[in-house]
Amino acid sequence: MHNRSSIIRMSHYRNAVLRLKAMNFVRVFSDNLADAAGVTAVQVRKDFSIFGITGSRRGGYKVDELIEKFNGILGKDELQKFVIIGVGNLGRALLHYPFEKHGIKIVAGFDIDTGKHNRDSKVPVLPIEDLTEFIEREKIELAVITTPDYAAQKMLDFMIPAGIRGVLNFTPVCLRGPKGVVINNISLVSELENIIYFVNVAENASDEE
Amino acid sequence: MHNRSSIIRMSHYRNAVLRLKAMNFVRVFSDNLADAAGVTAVQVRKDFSIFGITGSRRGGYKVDELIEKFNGILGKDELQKFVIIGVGNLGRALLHYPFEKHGIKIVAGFDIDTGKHNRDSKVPVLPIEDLTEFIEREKIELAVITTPDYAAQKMLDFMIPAGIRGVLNFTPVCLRGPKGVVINNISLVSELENIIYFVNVAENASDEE
DNA sequence: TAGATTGTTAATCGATTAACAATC
DNA sequence: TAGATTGTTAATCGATTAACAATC
Repeated sequence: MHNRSSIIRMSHYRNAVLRLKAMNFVRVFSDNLADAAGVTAVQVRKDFSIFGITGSRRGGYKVDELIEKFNGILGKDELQKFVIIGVGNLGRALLHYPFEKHGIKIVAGFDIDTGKHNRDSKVPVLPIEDLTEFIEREKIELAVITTPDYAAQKMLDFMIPAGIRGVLNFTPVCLRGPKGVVINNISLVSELENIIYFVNVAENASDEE
Repeated sequence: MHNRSSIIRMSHYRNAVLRLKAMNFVRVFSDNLADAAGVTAVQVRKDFSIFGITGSRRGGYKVDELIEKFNGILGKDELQKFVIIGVGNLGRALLHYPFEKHGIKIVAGFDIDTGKHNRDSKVPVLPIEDLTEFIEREKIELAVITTPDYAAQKMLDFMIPAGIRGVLNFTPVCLRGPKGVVINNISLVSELENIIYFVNVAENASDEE
């Protein structure tokens, strides 16, 4: 019901509405959001119904009300602070990715490599030894793991007692955590392999015409 | 049947088997792969059945045969070449991400910013003006889009006539392309919002205990 | 043979879509 | 009122799970 896909769609709807607001839209229809999010209008209304978002028949949805609702659902009521574990190519990119306008702040990166440490950077990069204390002091509950694969599970096990409760894992290993800890995996290689597979399928399908 | 999720699982199975091979496993059971990929053994066997992968009753699956099969499905028979459109923080990270061992090669990055151009780098960064010619000459069919959101659709429309047939889109806008062109979207913001949502749900659920 | 594992068919579950009533 | 749009209930579709037969 409130599954991963529906939350991802909510996020897309929010994004679309923000852009429409920037274009001075006051109301939007399910059709508009469907177009912007690449789904059907029925899907939009069904999603809204599940999350208790109502509009007015004939008049669509008020942009400002929608944004309010989305913000509530997606946790924009308070700043969401993340740490990044492993400051390699990908970790460094995420350290500087513009998440601020979405109410998300990367507060620090952590790495074992002393060459990467930098306390004075806008987003500091700190030694792993400081991680527990930092998480507890700053009350961080969210983390992104961009370490090499062999280090990922160890780092997760280390962070959870300190208070981490949600993790986005970019390593290709499937991480395990206790119940109550949210762990999502994105594997860049798998994503590329997915594209490759469906391009090949499309190719072979057209061969048969 | 052969949907996105099943291909992502195939990719995870392949990854798991490669690690088991490195540990000198000769045979694996559906249970082993299930553990490594975080799914059930029945799911593994069902997936295999759909993709025509068979083992031997009582004896599991031969590691080398599995790898062969996975390689066929996931397009490892030939080197898969990608270009990266937009060399910002994320694009640059992907330019140097170690995809080679998976039979995937990032052959070039493209950007409008002349300050980013570098023909002599290991993975060259070239001006957008060179894109069409490059794609046609090198027969590139795959691309990753890491431009700012406002540029993404324009770049896609520009690339498709040149021969691009599969795209991984990291911008938060939902891209459109003609039938036959595969477009997958990953939004980093949505992924983080997903974690945030489920951490909040878990929190509220435990409040009610 | 007994035990373990695969592989398939049927049942269940959940998500999407269709149909349509409500109402602005 | 007529037309357009929302919102809900029912139907469909597809994916996962259960049950179990096959067999090594």
